[in-house]
Amino acid sequence: MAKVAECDERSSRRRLPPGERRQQIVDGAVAFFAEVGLEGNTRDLAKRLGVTQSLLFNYFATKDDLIEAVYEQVYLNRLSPDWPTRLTDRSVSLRQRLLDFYTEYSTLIFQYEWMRIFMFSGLYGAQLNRRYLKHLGDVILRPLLGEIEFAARSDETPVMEDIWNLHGGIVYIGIRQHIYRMPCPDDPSEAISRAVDRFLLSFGIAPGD
Amino acid sequence: MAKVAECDERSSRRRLPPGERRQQIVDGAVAFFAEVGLEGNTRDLAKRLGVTQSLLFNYFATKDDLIEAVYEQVYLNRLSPDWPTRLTDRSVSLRQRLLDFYTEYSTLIFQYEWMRIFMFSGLYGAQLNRRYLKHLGDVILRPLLGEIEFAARSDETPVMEDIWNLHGGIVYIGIRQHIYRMPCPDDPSEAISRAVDRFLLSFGIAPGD
DNA sequence: CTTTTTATAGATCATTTGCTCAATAAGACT
DNA sequence: AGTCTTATTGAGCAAATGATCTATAAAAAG
Repeated sequence: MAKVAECDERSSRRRLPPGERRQQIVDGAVAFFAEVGLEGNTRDLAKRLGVTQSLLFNYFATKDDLIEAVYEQVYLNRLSPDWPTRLTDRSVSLRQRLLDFYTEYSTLIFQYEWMRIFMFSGLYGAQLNRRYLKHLGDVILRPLLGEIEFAARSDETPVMEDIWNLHGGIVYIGIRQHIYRMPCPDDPSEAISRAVDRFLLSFGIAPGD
Repeated sequence: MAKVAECDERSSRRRLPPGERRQQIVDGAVAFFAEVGLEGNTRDLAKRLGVTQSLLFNYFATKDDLIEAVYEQVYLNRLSPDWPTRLTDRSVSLRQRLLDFYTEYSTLIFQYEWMRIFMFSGLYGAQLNRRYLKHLGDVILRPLLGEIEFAARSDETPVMEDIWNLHGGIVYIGIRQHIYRMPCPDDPSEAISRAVDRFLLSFGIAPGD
């Protein structure tokens, strides 16, 4: 075998600043684990990244540490902190607030990586998953219940389980799309607005407010 | 009836008829894989069953074969064949048909093993999962759309995506309970009936019919 | 009882997989 | 240029894991 590849761009090693390389690894790991599951092996991941497997352990002491970094990357900034206030801003119609939220939220979460990492981490009982759901309930859905109670014109009073039902019906679109890989509408916004309108109507809240 | 069962559980070796042993392995595998995921290893499974690991391979040529048997066991008889006719039986009020279906269906699927094996198999793209969902859409939800169209009194016409929304909102209860392990109502029937009523109301269908 | 059958156990193989470490070379600095 | 730092590699270890094979003993048959 002749040692030819001295300056071959593709096969020669490329040094990156540690911060950059670390981020590259995390990004690749997110895509990789989302696809094959969290038990995907580090050799395949390294191959996909175009680096050696041992390099991964230069940036993460254990595979679990890497997965933890994947979790943090994926869960980061998924719940914008300004939604609680926007959802309770009664200068905007309740319907509009709900549409704004779920339009924005669905574009954020109806993504292959998020949906699948979220589901995997949920199945394996990851703490971040539980914390996220508790947070969602506390700062989004619970205030939402209050807003709907306030706006309700029918004799029916909403309970928390109703809000989870609205939320679940919408989230289920993303589950069908990315977990089950079923054919789904390209744009879920119509399905969302119809679900929101049905929900509000049942509490006597007309589209106007 | 047989007195085989009085054998000492801790005794070194217990012979079972092959059919019985096979079923015991499949049952144990369902519980085991539901808990730890489909990558759970065969040694832990054997330990839990109280048999040697090599015995598993006497009944299943490969681990994949065992998992296939797990799938079949779990997916078997989950969709009763008489629901299509019951759901379209217009001598019963539409609301009652929906309540009957989802009450029965939720007791069938809101179970730890089913929910988790279904989700794992979905994530890994199992054929049985896709076939199940297609079947569900074809023989349950599609006819349901027809029934709601027929009974609708409002100007709104339901579309398939609305039915998936109703379905998803209900199924999400089981996902919260068994995938995310969140605190959930012990009995989901009230949440279900409220969701059904909201849905019907939005199409102008009163509880009477 | 003895013999036969075969379900089961125990030892073991061949890979796979997480992880380590010394050697190497890319890029920065003089 | 030459030197130094360190990001990266390649070889390899130890444990885990799917799978194999033969010896064993439980239960049935004679």
